[in-house]
Amino acid sequence: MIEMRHLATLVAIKETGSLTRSAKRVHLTQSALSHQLKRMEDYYRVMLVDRHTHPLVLTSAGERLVKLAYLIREAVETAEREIQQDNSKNKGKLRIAIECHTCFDWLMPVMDDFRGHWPDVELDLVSGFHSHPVELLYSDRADLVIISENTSQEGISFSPLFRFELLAVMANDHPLTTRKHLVADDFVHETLITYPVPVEQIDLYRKVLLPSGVNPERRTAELTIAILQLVASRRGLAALPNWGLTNYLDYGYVSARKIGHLGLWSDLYAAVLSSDSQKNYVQAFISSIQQTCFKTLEDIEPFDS
Amino acid sequence: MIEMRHLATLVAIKETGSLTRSAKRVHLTQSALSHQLKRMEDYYRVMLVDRHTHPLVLTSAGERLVKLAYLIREAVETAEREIQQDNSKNKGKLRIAIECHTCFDWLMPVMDDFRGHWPDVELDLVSGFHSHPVELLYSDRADLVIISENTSQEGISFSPLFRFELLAVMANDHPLTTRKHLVADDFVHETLITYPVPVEQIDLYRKVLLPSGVNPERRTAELTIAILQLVASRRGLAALPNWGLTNYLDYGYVSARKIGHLGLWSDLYAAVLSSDSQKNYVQAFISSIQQTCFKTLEDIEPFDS
DNA sequence: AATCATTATGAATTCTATTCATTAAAGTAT
DNA sequence: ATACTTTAATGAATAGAATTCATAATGATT
Repeated sequence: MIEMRHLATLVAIKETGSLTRSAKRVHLTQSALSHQLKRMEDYYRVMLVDRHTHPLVLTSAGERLVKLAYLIREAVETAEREIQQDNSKNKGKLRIAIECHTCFDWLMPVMDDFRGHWPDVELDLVSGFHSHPVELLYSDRADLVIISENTSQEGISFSPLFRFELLAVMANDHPLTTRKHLVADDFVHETLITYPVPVEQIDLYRKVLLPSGVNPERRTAELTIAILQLVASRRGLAALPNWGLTNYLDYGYVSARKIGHLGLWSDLYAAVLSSDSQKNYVQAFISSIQQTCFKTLEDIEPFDS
Repeated sequence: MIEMRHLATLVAIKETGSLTRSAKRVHLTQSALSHQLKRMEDYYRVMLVDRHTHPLVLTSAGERLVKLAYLIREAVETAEREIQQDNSKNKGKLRIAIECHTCFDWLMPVMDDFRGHWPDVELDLVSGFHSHPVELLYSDRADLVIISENTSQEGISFSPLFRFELLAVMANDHPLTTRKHLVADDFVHETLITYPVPVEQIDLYRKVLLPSGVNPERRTAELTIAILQLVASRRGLAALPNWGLTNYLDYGYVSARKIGHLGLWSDLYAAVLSSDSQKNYVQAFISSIQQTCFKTLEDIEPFDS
């Protein structure tokens, strides 16, 4: 009999195109998934993934099962929501604060989806950006904040969301495009275009430039497209998440390079008061983030706290 | 995470109203189901079945999950059928022969359902009744026969379907209604109303009357309703499956008694040529019988060969 | 050709579901 | 009421299957 976990594995394989990456996502080893897949294929006597391609692609049978998996996941979630209904545990408010501008890109669809499923939860976005967003939880001005540093504080519960790579973006004819990857010194004589937030909240400063004592000129813009326009017209460099960039890179609008030879990676957490962490709509919101992000954003990775 | 097997358990509990009976149906012990149920309830922090009633009834949360279970079962079966499609393994013919008249009552709905799902399988009913129905398989005049004796012959594969109780049916004012159960001798001066088939194919004769040397007068009728009419108008007794009787008994049209103090039980098997037993539409047909019978017929029981 | 990355495989292990052996509880009958 | 029967619950022991580990095979990349 096929089980939920098998379907989850197939979904991961489809979304990551690799057993190794899938394994991380479902918190098992690559070997486990290989065995699982083999068992499924033996059971159905049908190939489910084509191993001769990179990334792995599902056969039509595999695709059919993934379709089934999505359908079942939806149905299960709906049913599970409904059986909690009498408990009136799904009434409440969820004020969300974010630290990084780019998060808007995926947060909006998540919120829209969530609103449909949890009509009795008042969803709000806390406006403005805050130097110590966790403070918003203590002072009861927000119920959930998306942050990129796990400072593991008293009474706060952190849930890992995903990890993504920040790429240095530059005009196509920029001299630095000859490099394979950039290092701190490469930024000395450049202008950095960032969102209008304190430097401590910008990973590139916090993890690369400030430790090396490099402090390039800075210019700010509110919107991602605005930043990209400035970059394209040679006003400077920017550091942006790879998943927000793929379209622009594919069309050759700008170029991107790794920052450091391992790349500059950023972890995203959802932080809530520990007293809220068991509320079912809070957990639903967090898993909703993961689900839609892993499904729609390319090349993001799961991680453990 | 909830798994398919948990949903199957809930379906069984709903359909049987008891953990003990459910356990037989899913081929586990009562203890296993009790643990399973507890785990599910702990997981959801919601009661799923009301233990204070007999038969067990599901709470609204339990019912919701059973609804989910049916939906998922459908979806899984559809998907599994579709992924086999390229294999052209689902083309073929299935000529069905039956030994007992009453089987018609449940076979028709099963066939209708099956026809919808396996359009490329030619379904036929082999007409007439045959003293050695397995011969029909050897001589290629039928592909699947429903029989009540497992003679375990060479090259034939038997699949247990279900077990049901045969009750003696009599007019409401019949003197034998005073008995708790009937024994062979009670039939001596009675007229038996049966389907028009050889006595060797009638369980009451084969298992009770012939062994005791009792041979009452016999009268035949083609249809179950006709038999019941004769019984109601005091023309004799009949032995019929309990599940075909519940309606008539509830309305007080006739009375029924056990045959022997343990009751007279009959086992039903599906027999196919071993060479056909792995064909997916054959397996689908057999599991379709079980599914609809367990869902719609009351008080039938699973059994193992 | 050599190296790097990914998947496959068989044996060992771990972990969880199930069974076993009882107890507790509920329902029937005396 | 009381015994008797049936059914469910429980905790410990067990069995079995899924996962990991260690390594080989395969395929991609330089």
